[in-house]
Amino acid sequence: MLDERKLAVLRAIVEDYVSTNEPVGSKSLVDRHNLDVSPATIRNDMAVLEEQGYITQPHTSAGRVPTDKGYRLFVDRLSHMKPLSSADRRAIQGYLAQAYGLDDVVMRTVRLLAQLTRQVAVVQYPSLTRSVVRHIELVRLAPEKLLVVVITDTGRVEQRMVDLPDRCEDDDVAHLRALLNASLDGRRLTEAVKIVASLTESVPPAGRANAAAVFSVIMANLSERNEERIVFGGTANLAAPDFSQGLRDVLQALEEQVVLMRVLGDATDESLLSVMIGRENPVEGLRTTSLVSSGYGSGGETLAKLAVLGPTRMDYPGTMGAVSAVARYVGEILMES
Amino acid sequence: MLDERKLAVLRAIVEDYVSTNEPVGSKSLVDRHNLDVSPATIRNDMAVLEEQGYITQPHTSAGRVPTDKGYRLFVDRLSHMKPLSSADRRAIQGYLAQAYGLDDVVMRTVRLLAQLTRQVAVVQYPSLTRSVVRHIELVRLAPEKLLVVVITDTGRVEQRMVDLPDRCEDDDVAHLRALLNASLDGRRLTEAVKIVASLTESVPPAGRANAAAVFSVIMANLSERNEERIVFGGTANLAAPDFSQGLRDVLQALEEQVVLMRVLGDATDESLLSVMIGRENPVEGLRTTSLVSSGYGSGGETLAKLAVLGPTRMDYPGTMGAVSAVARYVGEILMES
DNA sequence: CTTGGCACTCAGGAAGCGTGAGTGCCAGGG
DNA sequence: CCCTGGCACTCACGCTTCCTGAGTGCCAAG
Repeated sequence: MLDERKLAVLRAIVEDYVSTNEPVGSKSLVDRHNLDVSPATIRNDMAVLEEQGYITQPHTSAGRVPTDKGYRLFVDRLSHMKPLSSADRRAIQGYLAQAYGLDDVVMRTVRLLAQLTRQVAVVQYPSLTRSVVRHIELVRLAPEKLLVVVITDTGRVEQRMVDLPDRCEDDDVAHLRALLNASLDGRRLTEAVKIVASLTESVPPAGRANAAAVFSVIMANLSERNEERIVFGGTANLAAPDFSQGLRDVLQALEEQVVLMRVLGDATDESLLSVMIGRENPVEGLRTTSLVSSGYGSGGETLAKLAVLGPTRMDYPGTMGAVSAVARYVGEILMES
Repeated sequence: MLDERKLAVLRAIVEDYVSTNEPVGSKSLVDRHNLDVSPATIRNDMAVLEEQGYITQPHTSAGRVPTDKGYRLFVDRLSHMKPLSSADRRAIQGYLAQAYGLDDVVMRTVRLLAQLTRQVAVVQYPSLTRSVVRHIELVRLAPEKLLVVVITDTGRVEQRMVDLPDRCEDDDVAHLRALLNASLDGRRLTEAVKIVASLTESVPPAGRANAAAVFSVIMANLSERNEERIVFGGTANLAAPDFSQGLRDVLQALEEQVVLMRVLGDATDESLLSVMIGRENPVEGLRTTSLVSSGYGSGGETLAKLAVLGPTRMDYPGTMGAVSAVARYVGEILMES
């Protein structure tokens, strides 16, 4: 269907268009790449490519621009991920290694991705559902008020206030704390939720009301998947003069956690690098953007995803290289801590 | 210098320009406001106002536009804060009351401000230096690894990993925890830092190396003022067609925590509502924007600041009303928890 | 299948024009 | 002294027109 040269032409068009942001014509193509044929030949090829929907012209008598379909073919078959320079790699590792605490890791990751790709970076906090309870702490703030803190192995700390039905003493709290830690330590959160549910019975009747309150908060806290936060940064890169239109939509989409979740969720699952181009995107406001995403995690398990969002006219090989490298290093950092 | 009517004219110009985003001329002024004089008279007044630097014309034969100085006068002497509708108030209270945990309060505050004002909202986390230690928790993750969690009365939870020089047992950790809580509970963070510094002596020599490591982390953690995070939202409102230029700078400034800190810091101190207009702004990229900020806190103490950022052409009375109301309610919520 | 030649298209910039909102100034009236 | 109507002037903006050049599709010959 598409012979070797036509593919080469498509690749060249994508590359040129990405770097110049201007429709590319047959003449400039033969000039910049050394296809040793004449412009006329290229024109014929381009006609075919257009007929098949890989490229299009913004208006008659302008050069060609890749379509979403064209980018798709480019990404799938015509390009390879461009690995980062070793200087970049070292910089990444160094920068991430300085992080303390999960929040900081996530923040640094966002910055890193945004700077590296000069685009918008999106990072999802490691999923709670797969992580393991490290410790549960109860702090008595007032006779009828407790602070519940759940610490997981990914370094995530969840906190929540509880108003108790009855007054309680430090002793009661200590008992409850001991019970909780004995039962939950080392359990997956998914398991932990079930265990907590069945725990009320082991509490002496006197403290049951209070215990129940605490338990329900813990359960709510742990099972709430939507508590999976998403952080983004690098929005200044959106102001790049190209796609100033639709900008509002993009910003809006970014601020809607729910929408972002959906997009990341749709990105083909798990650890593999995935690219979503233009209209492939499920969200209306992101139809003019592409999303390069990857899962990340420690030790084989995918904890969450991170991604880079940019115009469809994007340096795919470079972005893919950056995303994949950062994902790997973040995984390593999380493993250590 | 400026008689009553000239001031009225300035006020009218600001109001009209804010609502229409177009230079306002003498005729439309007399039409829309019932100044009972002729356009010619207004023109004379405008000439004076212009000479004094309160207004300016974008080009000859266009209407007038307020200058930063004009807005300043407007804010200081010609306008009053516009209180929110009681429906809005209830909505705010309701929305904030649902929050659990500090993170959630801050996030909700940002959304609230952004929606209410249709502009960019900026909220600073409550300052650590003024808050009080509620509890310190040590969790032994591995023989040579501890997680240190500091909980403050404002609900803030700070966490940090420590690598210990020597192995340790659960008992050691328990002792250390008891010591820390006994010494620090209820202390201001500023005091706490000093206390920790003098604490090494009270540890038996065997555990001193480990204790020192933990202490130093705690001190670093508590005294690092720069750890005061700032969160923002509502950037989609920046896409409002007016000041699309300079947008890049604004976004960039927003993402630089340091810059934001500086701006908020410069905003005249403490709890009072403060307005910073255009070029009064210390940061280059924000020279075309105004910042309406207010301190907030619980019980008389100012813990941090929150603000709204928008074009200089902004509805000052409305924005000021929203900022001040939100600041108050956030304070109340923090007090309760 | 490739190539040079040729006629055709059309976006985008430059130039010209008209219009109307807005101005500054002035002389007369309260 | 301040206000007012009148008047001439200015100039951004929107409109059309024109031109140019990059780029195209098609064709006939190699």
